Amino acid sequence: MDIQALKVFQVVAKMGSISGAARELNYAQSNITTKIQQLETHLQATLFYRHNRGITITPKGKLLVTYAEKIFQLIDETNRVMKDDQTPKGPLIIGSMETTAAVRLPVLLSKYSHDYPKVDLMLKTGPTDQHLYEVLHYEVDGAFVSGPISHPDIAQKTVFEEEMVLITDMNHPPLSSIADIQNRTLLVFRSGCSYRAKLENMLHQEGVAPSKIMEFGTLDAIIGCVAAGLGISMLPYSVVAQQIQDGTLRQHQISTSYRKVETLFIYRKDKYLSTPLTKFLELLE
DNA sequence: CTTTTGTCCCTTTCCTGGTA
DNA sequence: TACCAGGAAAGGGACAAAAG
Repeated sequence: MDIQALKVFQVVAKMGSISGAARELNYAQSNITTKIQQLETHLQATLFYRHNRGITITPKGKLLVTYAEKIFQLIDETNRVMKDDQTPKGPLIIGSMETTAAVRLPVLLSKYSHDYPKVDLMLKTGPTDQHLYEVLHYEVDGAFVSGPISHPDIAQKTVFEEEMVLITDMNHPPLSSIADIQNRTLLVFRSGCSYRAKLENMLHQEGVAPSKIMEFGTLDAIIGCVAAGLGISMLPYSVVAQQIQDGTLRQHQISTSYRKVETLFIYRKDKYLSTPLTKFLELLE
């Protein structure tokens, strides 16, 4: 199979257009058409439906997209393995929940950068769902996510255990039961955040329906708005310990069955463990 | 309502340049 | 000389908007 044609196919599938792929690759559009035709002939399969307003990928085309992703990942991995001389260097992209990045990682990343200065360490923050997707699609080398995670292609190790607390402003009276949350506004991260999912699950299990949910993009915004009395939220104790000690937030215990949450480091089982990633895993031990 | 015009996107054909 | 990759140009089919 022609690797170049496969690359062209991948771009056409991504752009959803032959002319778009031609612009993207700086090729004449006719060449893209020819490459796709050659690939279709070689594979004896129709990869795109052509119509007057463009193209639509076929089920076989969608299947080829997943194989192309694996093939190019393998090629990329081969290049890196051949170049890997066991000295930690090159890129290392790590995903992390914002809460973990804010409290747990600074010391860890600082030590790693100090020990392995030739590694180009990059941190991406986002929700657990997003990081799971990125790890599975080889977009990041590994990620800190909230457990539990169950996926046949994912390897994981528990790195932290967080104690979750409900937080309110200081004027809020102590919560005698979870039902006291009824009619309060919940301040949460956008959809895909596992802490949010756990909070919503807990409330659902307890039969409590919050009156309103407000979504935020940053941790600071949630903490600030809770402190200002806008609503209530649930976060790891480690994240809000300072504010609780300073007297800007009030913590409320939750039942033991919901209190403990594990933070996991996940990576693809089948991915070659580069020297930078191996050293990172050693540091987590 | 019908026709015309412009636009979009893909295919086909022909040509050029590089290489074995 | 043959083959291949890639570019340019022409053209076809369909749709949307403008014009009559």
